[in-house]
Amino acid sequence: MNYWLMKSEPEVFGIDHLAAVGVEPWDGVRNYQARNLMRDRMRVGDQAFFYHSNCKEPGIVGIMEIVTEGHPDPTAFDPDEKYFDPKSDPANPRWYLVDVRYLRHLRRPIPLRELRTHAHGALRDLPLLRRGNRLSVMPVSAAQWDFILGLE
DNA sequence: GCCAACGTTGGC
DNA sequence: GCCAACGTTGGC
Repeated sequence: MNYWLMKSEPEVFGIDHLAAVGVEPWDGVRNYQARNLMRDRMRVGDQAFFYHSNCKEPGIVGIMEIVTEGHPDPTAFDPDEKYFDPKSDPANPRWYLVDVRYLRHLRRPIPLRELRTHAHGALRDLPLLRRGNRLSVMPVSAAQWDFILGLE
């Protein structure tokens, strides 16, 4: 099993939204590196941290499970969608997504500020903490995963 | 293929 | 709201 971290803005779609609906397509990712991870690397049964970004208290707030392989992101084909991309051809889709299922909230949110205190230790190689990082979907090693859950 | 201009991300 | 960092676009 692989582990991941996926960012979302709580004002747009937060952990409470996911908890309310249960399963949700993780749409709107428009970055090639993130797309490649969802399309090529994610497997059913993988787990991911839900990360709240661009908000008052950025940090990890919950855990979800990947419930589909990567498949084309339909919001790229719909001109009425905010995430519409005229360059994504349904016959040759440019953007992919996976469906995720809510598993649980963390007992307490783990703020980015706190994760940073381990940026030179156990979380040295976590992409989230690298300078200028903007990836919205990133891999988390089993050791990093366990360490972060140990902070909970 | 280079690279300047531009748009976006996201912490603060 | 600011702005650093980064990705994308498009002229050449």
